[in-house]
Amino acid sequence: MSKIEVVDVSLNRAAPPQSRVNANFPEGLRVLVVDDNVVCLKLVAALLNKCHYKVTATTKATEALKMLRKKKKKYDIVITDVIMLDMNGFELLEIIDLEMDMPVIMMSANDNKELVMKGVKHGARDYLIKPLRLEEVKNIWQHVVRKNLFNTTKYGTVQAGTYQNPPIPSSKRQRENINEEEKEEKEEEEEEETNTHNEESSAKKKTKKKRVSWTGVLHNKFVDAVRQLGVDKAIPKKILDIMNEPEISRGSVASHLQKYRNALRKENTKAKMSQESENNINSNKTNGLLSNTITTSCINQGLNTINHHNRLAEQDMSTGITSFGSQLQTFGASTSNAKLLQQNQLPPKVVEDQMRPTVLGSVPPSPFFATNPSPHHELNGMRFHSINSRTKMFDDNVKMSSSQLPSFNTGQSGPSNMPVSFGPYSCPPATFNLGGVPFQMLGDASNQLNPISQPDSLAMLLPC
DNA sequence: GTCGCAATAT
DNA sequence: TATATTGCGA
Repeated sequence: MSKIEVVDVSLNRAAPPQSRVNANFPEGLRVLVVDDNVVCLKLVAALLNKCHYKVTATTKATEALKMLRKKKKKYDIVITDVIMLDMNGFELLEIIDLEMDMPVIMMSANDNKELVMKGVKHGARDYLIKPLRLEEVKNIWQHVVRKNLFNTTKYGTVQAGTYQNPPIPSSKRQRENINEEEKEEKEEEEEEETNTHNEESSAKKKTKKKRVSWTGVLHNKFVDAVRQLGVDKAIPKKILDIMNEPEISRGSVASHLQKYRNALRKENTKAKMSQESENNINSNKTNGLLSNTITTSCINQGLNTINHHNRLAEQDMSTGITSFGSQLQTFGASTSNAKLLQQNQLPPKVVEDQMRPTVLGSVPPSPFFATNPSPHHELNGMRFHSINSRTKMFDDNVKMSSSQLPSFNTGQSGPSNMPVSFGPYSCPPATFNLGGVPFQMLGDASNQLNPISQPDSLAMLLPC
């Protein structure tokens, strides 16, 4: 058994998990229902979900349009009231069919031939009359399968010849539409075949925004920029200007800055706490009001910190390649750092360390990093590798441009070459069998994606 | 158009 | 789980 997902446009989000119920559907089929009638939405949702779904607000076609334009979500199929199409001058259909390449099914309470014809001409795949029947609604997946079966550019290549046993159309209308579809899709196929010769155009279609890998070099540039501007005045655009990295988007910088600031904040909090502890000790000393409990705990804390630092100094963190937040959690803030941080006088050096990037780090500024040749260390359950003996290789790698680096990106480095898939997910979809024909199913993001674990970057970089 | 926070995706 | 990306109100 598989699941479907109904999406409530007005809420701009997926239906709650309990609305995902077993149904005779391909996994994770994403259905967008567009209507201005809550009753109808409820009905469709109920039909698709066996009454487990609640629609909480009226869905507006304009909202659907807005959303589809932004491509915030991708759906596999759209069911829309033909009136909604008309209200938008069939713009919705154009957007969905031309841009999103997604099957659209019309529905209507009355048999408005003029509108229906208009819809068909704009590429609607089917027409359902309200009140809808479960038999009709539960078969809509066929349109998704058929659409994707012949789609050779978007998600990969499928031999049209493997399609042998088409599902039996559930209505006369469907049969008629399917004939039309076949013609259309053959035409599309031919058209797309010619496109594949044009590498530039297909590359354009497949181009996806590359995930930024914040290498040590890049991060250093970032930190330098932040320092130049001052932490408070550093805003993404200015940082990007200073960094002079045309490949990086403002958004990526903003994201990095957000993380940077969070790290800074975290450190500030720690610093404050540390400062408070110190004040407590001092005030207790001067007042001569030593509370055993408090003092012991404070002293212990202080000693722990000192011991910790000493241990670390002996141990040598050595690598300079860590994930954000790992080091500072371990080091804690020294008292002097605490004061400075509180006064906002300390440049984000501490946080710079804390934010040492995952993939490649520059040679670390901290004295902790320079001594111990031991191959790796364990700290807070985290394994750090020493690179001292491999410095040259490391440096060489640092010198490489990010585009030359081996792909440490987390799974978004390039277009997927997998065969047909119906959804936006990049995992290889599961296969199912329809009438003897193997199909690949929509992956349910929640349970089918193989989690792409963050690579142990150094382990990947260096032989252990 | 940009920012920053929160939510979401990977 | 950590981090990047996206959405959205200001």
